[in-house]
Amino acid sequence: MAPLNENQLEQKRMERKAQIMKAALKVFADNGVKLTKISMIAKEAGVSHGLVYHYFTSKDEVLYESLEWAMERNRVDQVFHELNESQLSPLEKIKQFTIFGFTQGELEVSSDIFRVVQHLAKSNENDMPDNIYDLVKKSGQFYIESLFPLFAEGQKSGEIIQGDTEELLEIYLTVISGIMADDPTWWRENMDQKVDILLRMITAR
Amino acid sequence: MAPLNENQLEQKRMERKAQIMKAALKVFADNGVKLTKISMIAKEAGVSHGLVYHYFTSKDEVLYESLEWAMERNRVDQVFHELNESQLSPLEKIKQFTIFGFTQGELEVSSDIFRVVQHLAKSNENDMPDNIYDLVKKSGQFYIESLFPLFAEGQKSGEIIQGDTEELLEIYLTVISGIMADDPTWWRENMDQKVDILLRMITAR
Amino acid sequence: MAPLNENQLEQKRMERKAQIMKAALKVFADNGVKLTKISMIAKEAGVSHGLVYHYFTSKDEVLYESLEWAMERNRVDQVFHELNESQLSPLEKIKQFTIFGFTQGELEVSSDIFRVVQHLAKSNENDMPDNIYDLVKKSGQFYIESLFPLFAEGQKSGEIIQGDTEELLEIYLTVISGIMADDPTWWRENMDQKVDILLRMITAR
Amino acid sequence: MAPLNENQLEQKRMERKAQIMKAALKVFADNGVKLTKISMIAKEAGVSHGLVYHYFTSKDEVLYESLEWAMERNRVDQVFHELNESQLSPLEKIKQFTIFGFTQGELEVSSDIFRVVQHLAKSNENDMPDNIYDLVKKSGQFYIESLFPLFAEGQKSGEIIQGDTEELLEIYLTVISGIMADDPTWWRENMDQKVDILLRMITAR
DNA sequence: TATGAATGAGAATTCATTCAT
DNA sequence: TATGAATGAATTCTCATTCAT
Repeated sequence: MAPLNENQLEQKRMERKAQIMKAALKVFADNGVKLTKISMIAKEAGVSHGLVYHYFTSKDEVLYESLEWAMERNRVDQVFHELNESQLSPLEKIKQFTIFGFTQGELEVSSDIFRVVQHLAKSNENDMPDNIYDLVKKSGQFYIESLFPLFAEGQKSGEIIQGDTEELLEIYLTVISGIMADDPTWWRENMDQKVDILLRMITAR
Repeated sequence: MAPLNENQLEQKRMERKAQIMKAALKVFADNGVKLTKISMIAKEAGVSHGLVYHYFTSKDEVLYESLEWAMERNRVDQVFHELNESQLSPLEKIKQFTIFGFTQGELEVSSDIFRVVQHLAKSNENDMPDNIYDLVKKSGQFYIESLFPLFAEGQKSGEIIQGDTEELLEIYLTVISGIMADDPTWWRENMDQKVDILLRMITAR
Repeated sequence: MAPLNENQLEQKRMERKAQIMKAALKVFADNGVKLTKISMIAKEAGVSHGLVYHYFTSKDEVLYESLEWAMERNRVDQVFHELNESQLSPLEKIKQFTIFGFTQGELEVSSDIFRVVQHLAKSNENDMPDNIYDLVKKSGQFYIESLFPLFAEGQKSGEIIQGDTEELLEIYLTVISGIMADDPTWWRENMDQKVDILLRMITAR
Repeated sequence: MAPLNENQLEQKRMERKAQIMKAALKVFADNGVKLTKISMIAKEAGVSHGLVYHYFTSKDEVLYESLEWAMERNRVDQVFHELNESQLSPLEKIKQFTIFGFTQGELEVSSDIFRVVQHLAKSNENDMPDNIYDLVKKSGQFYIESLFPLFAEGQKSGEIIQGDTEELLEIYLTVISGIMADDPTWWRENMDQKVDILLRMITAR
């Protein structure tokens, strides 16, 4: 066989990396960062642990690159953008966003990201490299900044209960985060009804 | 000098053990069981790691004894009993129970128990000694059995929304658990209002 | 470079394992099981202690596998078989067997096995995993069952002194075992004469 | 009660020490020096481990003092002296001495000494304090010097087989030592017959 | 004198990381 | 690129020794 050309090689390389990153995200999400061993990632990806170090220089880098890569593909920002363009009410937008969070997207990493970030947010920031800490912080920031206007608008329109908007948002995010840390599989059954119940917390009657 | 007499010795011994168990519960609650190192417990308790092994034979036993000890003092069952004796409505009882869960009791271990059990419930049961697994299971069972009648009654009286009682309870417990896994300190500020918001999930309007 | 193929790899792996097992046997034989530290085995084998755990899951397994492996190669049973086929007198057979026990075979583990088993036989069986206990028991059984007929036959032919055969065998084995526990190097000089002296114990005159 | 006077105090002190030393010897003999834990000695003596350190400054000192103390009381030298005074034949003297070695004397430490010395002789001399090493060496020397004349005399009288006297003695002592390392209880049953069998090794026919 | 609490050095084992093939 | 061998730092647990009472 003729050797692959540069492009083909690069593409093959990226596929391999993606394969590992996807596996890493799942294992990180399921077990938490600290309890995830390189061997677990390698096994999930179906490669040797040595290969992981061929593509990444350390466990921290696996984590960082995997998160960054997944966030790029995940395009929560795009989802937000589309939701905002739509004619839905604020509360309905929040619901759609929540459902999106639980859903496994086409690349099946959507909720994994959220869960990994959750694990990280709960752990001691001193145990974390700066770049990862930044990613986590930025991610949290992003959700707050994106959701805050929806909450505010909903309160204005009377759809959402009154009170300190920031605190309300914080409660809502804590609840969602806590649930995510759990096994999200269960939440995917009858997701619509379950999310409706969650939203009752903030829905004005 | 003559050694202390039996009683003095036994009392001192129990105080030391309690000191370690209290520290252990806090560290287990904050970090999860697997990530808690004996050195962390020793440091929190202000003793050497060797002393921990003077009072307990293994990390697992520290965990088991600490949980058992805390559960005994905690007397959730008693709280439930008193609540049930009271004239409060089912929903109000659930609220009081929830508040109790977040509260640090006089011995300051109340919510730690809940959190440790949460960590354990999320981890693989195969990594757990039988006696600890039993404790966790019994604890979960207890909450379900105690709360189920309140939910059912509340639905009957129209105070709580209709629907599959078991599923409703499950959602409620998952949410509470998820929150607990988080830093519960935050929840203690304005706890009453926050719990009110949580309860809106199940409150009929 | 491409990784080694299956066969090459497997062979290298087995060589390494053998290297460690041989070292382990020697150190176990010299120091007894409990007093043997993994670091001593690693040092004797010229590898890091980590590598020992790459090939074996625990110290107990090093012991078990090493013994099993050595017993397989040692083929005492085969020696017995050949001796029995021969035209030698019972006493002569016992002598040859005794010499074989002291001898370092081609793989140089023969007497180490005996010595390790001796150490184990003397230690508390409760401190021993079942599979190791079985190995030790089976080994002891084997010697008794193989030698008993020779002793009986020798007594019948008048070559061996009269008396309780079982007790005689027990004395003989205790003596041999006790010697083995000692440094067997010394016994290898003038072995023939020394064994002759030992055999005088049971030789009829 | 009136306080004890100096002498009584000193006597009580010595009794306590003796109690511990006797226990120590037994445990050292049964388990070997390295595997004997202070707690085992304390338990055997029925005192707390702290008390052991009240009378001795270290484990090594317990060993050294216990051996020295036992050797003094044991008076093997006296036994030898008495045997030599007697009219017995050399071989018979060797037999009596051997029996004495197996026997538990009135203070029940006789064979324990021998066994502890055996354990020590087998272990690495670098792990041993000088004074203990000297004790062991002196002890070995003593047996050799005391028995050599008996062997030589026996060979001269034709009672003992010919050959290098030193080597013969060495074989004999190795065998006895090896047996001692084992459980000597078994040897005490029918001791006379068993020792007769042992002696056949060196008996001329 | 006597007890047991307390400490810390050392040993088994795990796992991130590097290296030879 | 790919594998798994090899290393050593970190963690649990044991035990000699010291100390307070």
